[in-house]
Amino acid sequence: MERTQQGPRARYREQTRAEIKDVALRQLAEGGGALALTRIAKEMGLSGPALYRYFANRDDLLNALIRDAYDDAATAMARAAARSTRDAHGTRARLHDLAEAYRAWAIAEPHRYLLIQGAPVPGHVAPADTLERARAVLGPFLPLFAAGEPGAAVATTVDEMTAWLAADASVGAWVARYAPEATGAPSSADGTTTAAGDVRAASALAGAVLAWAQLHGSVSLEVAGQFAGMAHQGATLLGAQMELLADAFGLE
Amino acid sequence: MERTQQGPRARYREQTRAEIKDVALRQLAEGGGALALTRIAKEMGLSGPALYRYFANRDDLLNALIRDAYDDAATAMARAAARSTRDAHGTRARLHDLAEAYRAWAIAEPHRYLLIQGAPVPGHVAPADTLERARAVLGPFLPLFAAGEPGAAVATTVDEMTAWLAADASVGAWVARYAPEATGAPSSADGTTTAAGDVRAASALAGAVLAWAQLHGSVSLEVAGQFAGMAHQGATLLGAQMELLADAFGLE
DNA sequence: TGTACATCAGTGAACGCGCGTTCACTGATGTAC
DNA sequence: TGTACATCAGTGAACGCGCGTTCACTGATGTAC
Repeated sequence: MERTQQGPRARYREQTRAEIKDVALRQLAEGGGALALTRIAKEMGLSGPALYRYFANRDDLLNALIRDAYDDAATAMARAAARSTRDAHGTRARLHDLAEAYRAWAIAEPHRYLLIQGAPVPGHVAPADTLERARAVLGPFLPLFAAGEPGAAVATTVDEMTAWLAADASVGAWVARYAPEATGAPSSADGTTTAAGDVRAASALAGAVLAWAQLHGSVSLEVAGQFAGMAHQGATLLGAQMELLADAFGLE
Repeated sequence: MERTQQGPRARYREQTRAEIKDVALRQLAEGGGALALTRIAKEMGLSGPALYRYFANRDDLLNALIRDAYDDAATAMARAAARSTRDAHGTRARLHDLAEAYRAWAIAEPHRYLLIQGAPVPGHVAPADTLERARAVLGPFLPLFAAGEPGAAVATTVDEMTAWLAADASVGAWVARYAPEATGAPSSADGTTTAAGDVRAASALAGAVLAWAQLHGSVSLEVAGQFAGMAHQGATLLGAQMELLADAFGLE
């Protein structure tokens, strides 16, 4: 996997690719609107066509930025999860930690958050691996809710997640990767999982999806500046929402 | 106010303005990206410059669309509130009704929802009256939570809303317009409101803002097509979130 | 170690596109006497 | 009721802009003998 031993040309190439992406992100951040190869090249002191050495076209660059953003967010979440687990908090405290990490990442780089969660570019179909990357971001939430006891308020949601698990095998694989304890051991020689495992997986999913929706709600409003005027209530609102979720799943 | 008695020219003018906005919305909906005067004119069989008879420039048209969308959403919410109140539900059922109305409006016209809640166009400062229009959309939520008993999970949020009320008089006016029973009568001749009134106003605000964040979370994910693959879980997720909120505020 | 060749970064000119916006104009339509 | 005039919708040409992308090219840089 590691190809550290590259020629100097390949190294320079990677470096320039990275610089192009940096400049692109800065220009997106500075509000120039859509990203424009011409403008990026100009800022780098290059001629427009030079960028075609590094990216096939505009879409290629855009997709690279999106992939990077997902991966970066996923790394931040994984790190936060590890830190939180090491501190040996209860699941409720860990939920708050994860939520705050998600928010912090989005606030620190709003343009990248918009790149990920923003309005879908019409006609722009997300590549297949995007779904996998998005799931990596939310993965750390799964184990928290796998241990929960979903209450009445979320019962219907848990039911629908059970249906989703049955309809799409990749979803079960996702849960298994991040919350292996929720998938349960094979109940017998035929390899089917236990019913209890299914329930825990559905609970994990319900919690993660609800957390996602709530996170996206307050974070995207905050990123869009809609809380301007009410001081910095983003953290408070998010905290309240996570409390509600923790209550609904009986997290300790 | 009513200027029904216009000359035929003024009437024709209004009609054409409306048609321009219709076409603009349709083109936004069809995913052509940003709205373009040229393209609108072409679809209407007009020459580009003709549109300048009806809108000062591109921004003027965009602002008109945004204003209309807010007003339309506000009307839908007011209607839903009236219907729900007439049916004499409890506050919890009314919360669900309002949430579903909000979602239904957004799902029916995703492009208009994106126009309202979407990413802020960089550099495009919202006109002053926009805030008022946005508040009209959320207003119907206020009375539901004015009667609630906020629990521990939202205590901090309620506190911050008290601070917000103190810092911005227009917020109190907003609450007073939609939930007059929450503002309390003057406690004495000096015209200050009662402390109990302040608490209820803060509670109303906390509930409405939390509802807003949660609504925006699931609705915008659903509008962006992020729930594709998990059947139609938008309504279920939203319902669960409203249940959590209703629990947190002790709605009946 | 030195030379010949292949590789590859970057250039400049060019194409065609859609866009916002202005301007001077034409012709129809409503209105005042 | 008829005529003169003002109003106003709409046109076509034009400007300048930034954009994505292609092409044939130049020159530097790494590599194979």
